[in-house]
This record gives sequence, C-alpha cells and structure tokens, in this order.
Amino acid sequence: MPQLEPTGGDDLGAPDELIAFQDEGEEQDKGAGRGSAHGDLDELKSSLVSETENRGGPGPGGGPGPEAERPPPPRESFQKPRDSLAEVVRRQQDGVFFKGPPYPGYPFLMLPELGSPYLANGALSPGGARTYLQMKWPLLDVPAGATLKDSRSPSPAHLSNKVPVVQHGHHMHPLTPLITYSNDPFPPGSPPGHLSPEIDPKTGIPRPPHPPELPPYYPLSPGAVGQLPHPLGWLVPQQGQPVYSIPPGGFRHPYPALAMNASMSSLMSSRFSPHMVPPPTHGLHPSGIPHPTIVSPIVKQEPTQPSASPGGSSKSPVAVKKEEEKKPHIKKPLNAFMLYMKEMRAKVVAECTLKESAAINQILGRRWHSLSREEQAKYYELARKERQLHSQLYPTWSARDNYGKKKKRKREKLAQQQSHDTDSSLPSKSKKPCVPYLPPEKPCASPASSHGSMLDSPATPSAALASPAAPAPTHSEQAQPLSLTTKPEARAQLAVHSTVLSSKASSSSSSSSSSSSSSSSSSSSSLSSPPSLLSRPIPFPSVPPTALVSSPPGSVPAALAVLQTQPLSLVTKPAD
DNA sequence: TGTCCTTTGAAGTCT
DNA sequence: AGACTTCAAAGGACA
Repeated sequence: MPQLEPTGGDDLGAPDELIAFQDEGEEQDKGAGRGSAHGDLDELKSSLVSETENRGGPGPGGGPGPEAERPPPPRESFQKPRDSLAEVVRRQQDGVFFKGPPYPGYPFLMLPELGSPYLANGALSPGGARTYLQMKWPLLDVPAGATLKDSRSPSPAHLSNKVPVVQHGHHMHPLTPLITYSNDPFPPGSPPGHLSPEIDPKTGIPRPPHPPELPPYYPLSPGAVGQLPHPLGWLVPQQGQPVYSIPPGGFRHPYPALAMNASMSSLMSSRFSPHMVPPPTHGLHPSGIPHPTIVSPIVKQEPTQPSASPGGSSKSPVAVKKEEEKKPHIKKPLNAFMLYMKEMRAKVVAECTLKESAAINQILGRRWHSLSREEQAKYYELARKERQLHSQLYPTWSARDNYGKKKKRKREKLAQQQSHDTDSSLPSKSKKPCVPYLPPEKPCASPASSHGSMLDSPATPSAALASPAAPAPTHSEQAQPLSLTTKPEARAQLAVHSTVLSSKASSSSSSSSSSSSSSSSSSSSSLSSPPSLLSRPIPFPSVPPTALVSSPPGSVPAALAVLQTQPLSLVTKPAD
C-alpha cells in the first residue's frame, strides 16, 4: 500500500497508470490503427462495447468511436449472477440509463452565465447558475439543495440531467485550476490494478504503451476533464444534501502550518473544511451547514486538534471514553466509487423512479464499470486527492478510528452466511429478498422492454458477436446483472438461482468459474464468492478462442458477453 | 429508531 | 502475504 509522503506527493492508490488512457483515447479518436495484438479482439470488443459507444453520444471528447474501440474496462461483475432485482435494474439501465452518454450534462454544463450568481457575493445564491469560475471555485458557497434540480438547461439533453453538475468554463475541470496536475507530485504507485497501463489485470488485455512523450500523469487534459461533472459533491448540492460551503470571507485554514496548495485548498474548503477546529457555531459551519466528514457526536464537541494525538494519555477509561465521545467523528474519505455515486445518484434517481439506494447502487455499480478508464481515472484522482487532503488534515486519523462506530453487521451476516453455507436449507436471519429493492411498477424498465432488451429478447452470442455494429450492450452492463453479489445473503439467494440455472443449462461450470473467479477485480469480497455461484452456466460455444485465451483469469473475457443472453433470460422476471 | 440493503474502494485486522 | 472485515454515501424498507 502506498504510503503518504510528507511532501504530499503520495500515492494513495490512485491510478497513476491512467496516464495512458488519454493517449489511448486520443489515438482512438484519431482512428489510429491499433496494435495487431488487439486485432483478434477488436471485433469482439467492438461488439461488446457497442452499447457504450451508443450511449457515448457526441461529447466534447469526440464521437462515439473511442468508446467502442477502447478495451472493455476491467469488470469483475460478469460473474455475479443477479437476482430479479438486478435483472430489472439492468433492464432499466439498458432501456433508460444508457440511452445517453454517461455524462450527458457535461457539454451543456458550460453555463454561459459565468459568475453571475456568486461572483457578486462570492457565493452561489440558491438556484443560481452553477457556473464555477476557476478562481472563485474554492470560495463557492452553494446552498444545500439549492441546485439539485436545475431546469435551466441550455441544452435539451440537459433536461434529463437534473443533477447539478459543476462545470468549468473552457472545458476546465473543476479542480484543474486547483489541482496542479503537473506540479503536484503523485509518483506512480499502486493504482487500481484494473487501470494498469500495461496490462489490465482483470482483462489481461494489454494496453497501448504509454508514450514516453506524454507526461506521467493522468490525462486529465482540460478538454478531457472538462467533461467531468463535479465529482466532489461537496460543492454540489445533491439530493438535498448539505453542501459544504465556505465562509463568505473565504475559508480559514485550521492548520496554518499545513502547507496547502490550491488543490488542497479546494478540497479543504469543501469536503474537509476546517470544522475540526472549534466550530464557530457549535459544530456547524458559519453558514450553518454541518461538515460533511465530521459528524459531531451527541456531546457537544470541543475544540480538538485533530493533529493532537488522541488518547495515549494515562486517563481513566471513563475519561478516555468521554473524550472519545467528544471527539468528532471523522469520516473516511470517499473513494472513487463513492464520489462517483454521490455525483451520479441524483441523476439516476431523476432518470428513474427508483428511490431505493440499494437498487440505485446496483445501477451505479454497473455504470461505474461501464465507465471508461479515463472517466474512472478522474474519480480515482479525486479520491486520491481526498485521501491526501484527509491525511493532511487529520494526520492522526486512521480508518481504525471509525471501526465499530457502526453496528457491526457484516461480521454477523458473514457468520450467518457461513453457517448458512453449511446448512443451506436454513435461511439466514431475516433475509430480505432482493426483489423488493425495485419498485413493482418499474417505470424505468418499460422503455427497455419496449426496445427489446437483450434479456427480453436475448440475442444469440454469435449474433451479438457477429454484428459488432449492433447496439449490443457493453459486456459489463450486460453481464453485471449476472454478476455475483458479494453479500452473503444475496449469495445464498443467488445460489438458488445458480442452482436453477445450472440445472437448466448444461454448460460446464468450469468455464464460468474461471470467468467468475476473474471477478478478482476490485472487490475482494467477490473473490470469496462461493463456488456454487460460480457454477452459473456460461455458454461459450460461439466465443472465439482468442477471446478466451487472451482473457486471463481475473479478466472479463469478451466471450462472457454471451452471458447476457440465455442465462439471463432464465433469471429474469422472477416475481412475474 | 435502528438496521439492512447494495455498490466499490480503501484501509484496517486477522490468520 | 493473503483473506477477511469495516466503513464511506444514500434512502427506502423493515423489524
């Protein structure tokens, strides 16, 4: 694990290798020929990512071409068989969520009215245009929920995007003016493995080598990053969530000694605002908005210096406990996916009537996988910045500090799961069916069905592969519904599905297991998926050998794209 | 009211 | 070292 360096040039797991993404994308944009090594997979890839291409839509970054050309992002969820809920969710995605580009709002987020709302007073007024000026950005004070739904869309496409997306003018990433991509040293470390520039650990598909002429940094070129909605939701009110505002007069750094660069300042001012210091108004920001990462304990928190080592004193247990109670709860910095979720949740909710986070999260998880590496890289970068800032703000903070703050349930659940595994006949606890997470009406599912999703009318794998131009869903999006759920309960439930599927399909589970184990990917928990879940039948017949051969374990073989079809049809519509 | 669900990733603990 | 666990966000569902 990369360690935080005093210089701030730490590598906190950010995908440094993502440096190659931009180049890759550009190359693809130019339609440049690709290495012969990919030749065999090109066709498959194109067919697999055709949906991505379709939904890519016209964007600042270019046409849909690049998306289709890029290797499928590492996805592990292929092996995750989904229950009916996931199925419905998938359909919703296919039919609704992926009808547009992943970030449909970017282009038109270049709001023309630069500065008007907040330039005057230094803060965004409620309902004010979310046009962020570069220099003003750190000082923005966005009222909570003020801009959750921005109907003033300059573009029709924006109508569907009700998520307040912060967008800099000039295609400037919100953090671009603040994050010194070129100066802020982020030595290559251990970024997400699936984002490796050389070989995708998941897919095993070699990636175009990073041209030496390119800077060893994330390809967050202004143009590229400009498409990124403000992933740091702290400045963007979402779902009525309080926005981490900054005092009108700017923001007072609680740690003068802490050298803060612009990026730090931006982060600090937003998510990790100096609320650790004696809050001016009883733990609340001067604006009255609670700090996002610091949850004041019930007991009125006292001015405690985060840097000051907590505990370590010879106090009585009671005193220590009392002191701990007073300690503000410093939340963990959000990881890339959390940032993504935070940003996209509102959009998904807006696009669909889904309200339940569980279902939405499933969608988001799939969308996350469907994101291009470049897009993911943005979030990884932001997450790394967050962690970096967090570590600087709270040097003594450790994730352990929050251990036990929440009711430990997983352990219990896991224990139950284990016992459940031993005795599969006994339902664990009050296990809730996964189906309920989707509303019965499933308004978002209709379009997909009307369009004839792959599930509704599963196309033969061969057909899908044979017609790359066909709007075939991306492998991830298609397969994810089948992906194993990492939750013990769900796994237990899915095991039933798996069993049914296995009984219905004579396909060997070995192939599926290999692909399932490939879910190695990101989620460690997925690795622990019980074999029973891996036994999901996977039709490989029509899969070109190259696709399988070139897809090492831990990858998502293009062949798995076929999973979307038959098995899914078996799983779908459980409740109907 | 509190917990669960659900997702991924980071970071912790445990073996 | 690897496996496992917890937490981060979110909000409806449920006991």
